[in-house]
Amino acid sequence: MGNPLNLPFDPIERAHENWTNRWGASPAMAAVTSVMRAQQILIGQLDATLKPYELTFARYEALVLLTFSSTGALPLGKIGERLMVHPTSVTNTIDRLERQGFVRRLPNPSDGRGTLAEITDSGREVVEHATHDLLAMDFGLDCYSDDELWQLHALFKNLRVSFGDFPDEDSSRRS
Amino acid sequence: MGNPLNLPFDPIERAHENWTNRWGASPAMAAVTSVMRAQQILIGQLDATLKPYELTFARYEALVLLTFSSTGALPLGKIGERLMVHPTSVTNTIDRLERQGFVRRLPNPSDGRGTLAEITDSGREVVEHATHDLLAMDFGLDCYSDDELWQLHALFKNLRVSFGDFPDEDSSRRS
DNA sequence: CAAATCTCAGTAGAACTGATATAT
DNA sequence: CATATATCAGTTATACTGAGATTT
Repeated sequence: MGNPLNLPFDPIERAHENWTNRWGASPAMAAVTSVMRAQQILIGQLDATLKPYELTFARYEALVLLTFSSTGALPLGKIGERLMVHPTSVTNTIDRLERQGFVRRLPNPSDGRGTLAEITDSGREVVEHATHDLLAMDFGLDCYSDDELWQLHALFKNLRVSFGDFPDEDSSRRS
Repeated sequence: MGNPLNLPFDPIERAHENWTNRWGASPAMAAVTSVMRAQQILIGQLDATLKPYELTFARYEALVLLTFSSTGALPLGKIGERLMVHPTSVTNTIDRLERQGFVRRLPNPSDGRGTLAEITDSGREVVEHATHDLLAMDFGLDCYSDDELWQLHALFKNLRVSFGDFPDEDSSRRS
């Protein structure tokens, strides 16, 4: 549902009232439902913005990651790790980008098992345009102050650490 | 990727550093990526908890909504509205629940075009068990204080209002 | 040989488009 | 007739499992 619901009331608030009557108040239930809807809204906005370039946010992120690399190329495994997606999904994403001419596959010179995805000139070009458009719509988050954005970031960092994505003592200095 | 990444660093922090070097700081970019990962973690935890009952979180929400109705039955359209999902997805969800014996379809007595989904005894039973388990794992949000959960809720309410889900002056008193 | 890297085939759930039957 | 409700067929993007080929 990429469109506003346009309801006369807040469906999540309503659900939470009913919930409270039946099982007692659960702020976690209200919060988790909010996260789900927020993600749905945001991915809809992002994908709509990227549609003219025939990119999804997932494919856009892969291209951006490649532009961050000094050689413009990375092993598929490393891409999956950084983008937090399953190995078979990386294969799929790179397949699609390759068909679109935004990346090409190369054998990994330093590991015979591996494959590199290398961004093409056309890929670099589309990233610049897409990034411009995403910045212009503030990634769908233009209703927030910078302070609120950092609150969100900090709150979810807590979740990601607790889940085990990375250690607490933030070590942002290693490869 | 339903599993912890277990990386030595925070991939989102890393991406944000690279991003800042190239296009300037964008708290929105960092925040949106955090939301995506958080949703991914949470839906993975919720679905894993519900797996023994052969439910997904989406199907669980539909069942819960039906238990909130006084008659245990609602038109499919209303279900979609409350759960914020597309009409064809409701058809699909109810198909699945019907095959599982958790709901049955009835013609809507007050509208010949419509169909009601009615929860069965077996559906009510599975909701109680599933709810117990979800409460026990705190909907995947056990790393938060109640205060933080309300912060999350409030922050995303802002997004949902801005997007146009419902009006600002919260009117939680109408049908 | 065990482990790592990537691919392939197949499955699943969810979101969507566009068309249709039916009733209001 | 235009609108609303639900369904159906088909497409897409994503995530996953399990199996393999290849190389370390």
